[in-house]
Amino acid sequence: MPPSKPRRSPRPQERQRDPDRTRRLILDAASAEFAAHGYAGARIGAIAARAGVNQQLISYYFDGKEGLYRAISERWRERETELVAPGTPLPEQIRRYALEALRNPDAVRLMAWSGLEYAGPETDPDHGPRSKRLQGSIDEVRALQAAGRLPAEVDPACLTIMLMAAAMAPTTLPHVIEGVSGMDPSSAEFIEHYADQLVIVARLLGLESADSAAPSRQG
Amino acid sequence: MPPSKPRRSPRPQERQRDPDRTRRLILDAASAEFAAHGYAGARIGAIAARAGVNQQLISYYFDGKEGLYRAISERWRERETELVAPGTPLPEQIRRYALEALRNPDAVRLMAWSGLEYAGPETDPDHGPRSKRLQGSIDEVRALQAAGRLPAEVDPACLTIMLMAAAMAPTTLPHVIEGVSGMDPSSAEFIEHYADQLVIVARLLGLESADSAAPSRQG
DNA sequence: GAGTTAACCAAACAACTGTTTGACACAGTC
DNA sequence: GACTGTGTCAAACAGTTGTTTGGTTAACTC
Repeated sequence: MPPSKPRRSPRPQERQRDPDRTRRLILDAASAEFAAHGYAGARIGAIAARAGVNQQLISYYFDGKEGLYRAISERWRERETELVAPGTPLPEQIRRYALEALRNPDAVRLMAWSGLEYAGPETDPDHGPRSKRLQGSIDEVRALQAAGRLPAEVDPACLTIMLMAAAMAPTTLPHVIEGVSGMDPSSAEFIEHYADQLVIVARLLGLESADSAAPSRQG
Repeated sequence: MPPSKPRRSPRPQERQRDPDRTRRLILDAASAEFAAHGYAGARIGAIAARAGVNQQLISYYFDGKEGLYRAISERWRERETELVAPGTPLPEQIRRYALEALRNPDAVRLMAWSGLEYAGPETDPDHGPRSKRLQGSIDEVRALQAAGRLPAEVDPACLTIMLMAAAMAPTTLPHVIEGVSGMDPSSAEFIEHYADQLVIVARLLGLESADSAAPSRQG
């Protein structure tokens, strides 16, 4: 049977070759798979199936499983920077962070996995960038201390870590949440409720910025 | 002509048979291995090597990898119950929980892994028991609310979760901690400092029990 | 249209993982 | 000493995993 020959005009609906699209499909599928099962639990075959592409293309486009993992880490690192909004009052920052479980659940899970899989600064490509990102929150805490709104005995770095860990709880401790609250920890309903609660607690701690209406911007 | 039967080591090691000891060796090694790498990342061979026993004994004594995992989960569940001390003031409870990362780092990591690997109440053998264990803390928060020491708008379950997540941060977010504080998140030095900070924050929230004699603090 | 390159695929592949097999050794009993 | 049941082991096993190979096809160039 003679193969019907060439079509000059591109057909969007048909399966045509599109390396960029394929790369993106793989990356998206990899994010979902790694987020769901972690590095060790993720399966190349499952990623390919999710992406709807041949398994071999993962080796073709990326440097195997490990290279693919590095690629999605790099990708999320770029996106996460967008989350940072200097000058945002702390309660609002925390709120946004908690709601990230709704907007980018994969990213939050990825960060949680990487914490448990962590094997030292040298193996963590995000080690430097991340601390830079958090420095903003820490400075914010320091400013509140300087303004006398927070006891000096509080370690700003520790408090920031606590807030971050608390914000990630719906992702890191879903089994505990489901047990004590009976709600679905991944549901929008719960996550929004939880974010609200987080803000209440943050305010209770006195983390409200000195001038809540006019955040001071400085570059 | 049939080959003569191969002789094993002519000089067998002077090792006493001790099934109970072997079981325990395997369980200890399994705790360490599962805590270090999670279920998917753990290797039966590595557990056997850690325990210094033949790999096959894992199948002999337990029901394979999965059975072994269930066995150590069961084991930790029993121990964790000891941690509960009804009537302990909340800040002290939290402090103890944070220090658990020092006493039983494997148990804390196990709980963290199980959160990410969580696939619903039906697959979680600890689902029921855990919520019971936490009920004490939740009731404590409720009591504080009733005593007017904590705003009624605070959801006791959410606050308990936040505290728990915050207490586990040195285990769940070591990469973040190392980045922002420069300290080793698994060191006794840091964990004790962090536990102290947690207590400070808890008191700041007004979680001090009504009758507990605590020195007044001013910032 | 011939030729070239790059995207893609199916199957083969080697390495690894957990489990099973069959044999052996120790301890207790007769 | 022979017998028996259980603890222990090395090796074989079957299933899975990630990667490589070799070939096929679309798109692009001349």
